[in-house]
Amino acid sequence: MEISKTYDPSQLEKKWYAYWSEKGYFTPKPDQTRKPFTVLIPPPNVTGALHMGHVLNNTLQDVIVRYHRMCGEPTLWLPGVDHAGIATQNVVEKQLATQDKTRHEIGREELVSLIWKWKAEKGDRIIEQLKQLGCSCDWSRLCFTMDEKLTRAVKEVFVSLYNDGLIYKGKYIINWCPRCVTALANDEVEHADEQGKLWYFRYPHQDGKGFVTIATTRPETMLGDTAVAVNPKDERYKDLIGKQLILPLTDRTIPVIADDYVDTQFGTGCVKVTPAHDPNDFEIGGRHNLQQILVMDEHGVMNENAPEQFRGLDRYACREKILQLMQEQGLLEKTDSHALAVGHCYRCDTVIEPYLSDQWFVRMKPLSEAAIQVVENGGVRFQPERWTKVYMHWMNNIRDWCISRQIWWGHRIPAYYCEACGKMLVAMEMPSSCPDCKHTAFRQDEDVLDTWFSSWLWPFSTMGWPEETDDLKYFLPTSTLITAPEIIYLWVARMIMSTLHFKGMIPFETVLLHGTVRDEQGRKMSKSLGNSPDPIDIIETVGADALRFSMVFSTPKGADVIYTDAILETGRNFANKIWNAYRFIMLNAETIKGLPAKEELQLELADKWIYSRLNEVAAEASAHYLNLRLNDAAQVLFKFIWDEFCSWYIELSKDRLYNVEPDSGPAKAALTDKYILLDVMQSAMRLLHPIMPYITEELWQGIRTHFPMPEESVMIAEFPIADAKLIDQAIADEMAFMQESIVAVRNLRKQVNLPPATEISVHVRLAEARQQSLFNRYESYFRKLAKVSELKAEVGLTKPPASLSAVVRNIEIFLPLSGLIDLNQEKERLTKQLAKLEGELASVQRKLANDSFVSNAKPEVVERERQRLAEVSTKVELTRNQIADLD
RNA sequence: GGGUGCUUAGCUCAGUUGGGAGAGCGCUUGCUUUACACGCAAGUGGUCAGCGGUUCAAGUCCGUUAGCACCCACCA
Repeated sequence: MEISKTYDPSQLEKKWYAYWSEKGYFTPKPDQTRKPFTVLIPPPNVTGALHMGHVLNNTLQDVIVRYHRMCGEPTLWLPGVDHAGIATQNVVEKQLATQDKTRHEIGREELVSLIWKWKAEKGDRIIEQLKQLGCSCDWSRLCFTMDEKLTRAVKEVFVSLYNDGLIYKGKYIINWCPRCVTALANDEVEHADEQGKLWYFRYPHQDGKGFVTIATTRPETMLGDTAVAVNPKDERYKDLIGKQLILPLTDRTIPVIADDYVDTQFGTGCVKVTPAHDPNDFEIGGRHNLQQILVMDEHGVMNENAPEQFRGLDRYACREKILQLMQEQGLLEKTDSHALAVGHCYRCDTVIEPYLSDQWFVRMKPLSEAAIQVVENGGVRFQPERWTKVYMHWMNNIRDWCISRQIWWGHRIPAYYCEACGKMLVAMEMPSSCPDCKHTAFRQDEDVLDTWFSSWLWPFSTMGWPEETDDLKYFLPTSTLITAPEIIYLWVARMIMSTLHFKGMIPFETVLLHGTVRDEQGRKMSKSLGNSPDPIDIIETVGADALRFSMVFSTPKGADVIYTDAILETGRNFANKIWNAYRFIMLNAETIKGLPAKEELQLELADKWIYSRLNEVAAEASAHYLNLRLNDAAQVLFKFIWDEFCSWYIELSKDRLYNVEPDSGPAKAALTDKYILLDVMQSAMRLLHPIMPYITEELWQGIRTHFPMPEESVMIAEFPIADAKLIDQAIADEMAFMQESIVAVRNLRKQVNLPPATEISVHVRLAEARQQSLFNRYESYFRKLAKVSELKAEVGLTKPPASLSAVVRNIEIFLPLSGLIDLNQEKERLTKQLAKLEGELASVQRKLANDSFVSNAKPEVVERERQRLAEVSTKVELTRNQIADLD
């Protein structure tokens, strides 16, 4: 059998994914006697291509899903894709633009059908990429937010909330993107600090006596001013209130009004009021019954309500013209620079315009109360816990949610207007006749719903709600939601509200929030910066397992991941290490025929030790997976496999494996060794499978040809359960003693740069008789791992002349090396060591001499210090003697 | 303007009820040792941001200062 020297994932990943898929392992088998484990995928955008953020998010999900599946729980990872309203429409509109067409030219129906066509052709890319990553989603349940099933849920929810008075239509100032020509929710607006300007304008008194100076950052909106406001407490302007001002560049006059909102400290203390173009002014306007004059159209172009000379000008062109005219008329008093946070469209980065329009809203306050409670009483827990505060802050200050969007791709609002009398009806289907005028023609509301209006129903819409399906009954509430903190408001909080309202239960028990993937300079990885490697390239070169392991291994809890090539190497090297351990085991398993029964094994120290460690590690890994401390799970397994299994156990096993007599058949010891190598390796593959599914399956299947196991795949094999009986501290301590001694010998060899191949003899002065048998029995460990040809270990042994020496616990190790030793150098080394030990000794002595320590500290802590004192004193004494011997 | 988090080895970061400072990468030295140079072995490296407090004991708890990051917010 040929096994290549380096691990090559390219073929085997596809092979095993297909195998799992054929076997149907991804689809859970509900068992009413067991609690299921369910994870909802944060649905990627249909336009999405896998990026490093997806890799992190979905790897974490797959790890916990695979762990729970191996624990025998009916496990469902429910996948889906989001229709991503604006983003998707933009993609297709861009394609249209290359043909010099706009959506308005081809019309709504045509555009929507083009988008569906695009979706059919390109929309499953991200799904295929998730499969490459190894995600074990139940693809038979794959959802799309625009599916018939989910669309029905959306309509049902809309109608129900409307009937309950929780959805209303109103004229409000909203965030408007003039490029996308749509309203945006607050969360879809990104603020960026910019150095802007503050212009001071003079508005003349109608009576011709002087003027009032106001400050503005958006001069173009002055054309829609309907008042100037001052603070009623402001002594400077008391007399102004009620006076009329001439609004420059227009033929209008506007009143001076008094409103508490005005900050007397800012600007001049006088504020221009533009109710149709500013949210605060809208509020002021409401209080004072001011006229709302909309001077821009939906593209940010000045409209017919602006004076003629400005009509048709873009908002910024208009601004320039106004500044120029005001300057010419001596009405521009001064210009200051001014830092302000300007809102930008999260999709196209265009500057947002606060804009007065008809929109649909959800009243959130009534929905938020139960959602606050359920987090307060621990029904839903955030991990790390600190995000709870963020959630609470938002929920306690929640505002109504603008859910209408003026685009075409999405769920169309189920509101219908009678063509005859204009009566509005909200219903699942278009009404057949108007209840008021009996007319039969209706037109549907043109707007579609915010994309989040479908994803906030995710926990139950994906399971078939409003039907009472088996899935709903069994899998809801789900177990763990894994997502990024950025969407706590947009998605997580809203799912909690909707699920409580419509199902009367929590959507999930735990929310695990992970960080962002950043580059070496700490910048968020993004397409526009070009700093994000393509995960598919990585998967194709080093494999999904290496990528997954690297991500998990270097993921601090809840903090950001700094992605570098070095991180990726950790995973790649580890995969290669495992591969080669396997290669070694398989080559020997071929040579050594037969496999003993478990009862026939002749276990020695190293064997008992590796089983002891294996069981400890199984317990630790299990706890880490369960507590979502996945980086700890990765760390523990990495250390066990690399340091303990490969560096110590496998190295020790060689002595027994190579001691095979060709004619007389394998020795008992070799058979025992073969058994344990196979057994520990297959267990390790189970432990690691959640993180590295492909390589573990490949190797586990290979091992199975020599070591029969009941399951047919590691993916559905039982996760190892720690056997407490096999965890043996005495064995662990003996092995540690041997390891420390071997390291000491290696260290001494290094002092004089002995070539690795040179064999030497080592003398050990033991302190206790019971150490004798240990060193006699396991002399071979020294032979193999420290190239020791002769080990002489006795109590009271005489120090050989001209030897290097070291202290391990209470024994002394000597390397007789006459002629090779530089006495001064050796003395210097030992003296340095002694200084270190003496420092340690002094600190322990100080502690124990302190009465308050002895009386206040826990007894076991005091006891540990006493033992330490004894150990360190011995070492100090022995080292002192060794130095004295050199003279 | 509010809020949250971070500051530990050269770099990126762990450190779970307070009790002998850790990992990966890097660096130094020596190795083609029949699983692996994507490797082996032995090492170097840290007043745990500063200051103050609680405690027998503080990287860990409290206060404070400084620097950094992110989130939220309508200051014209």
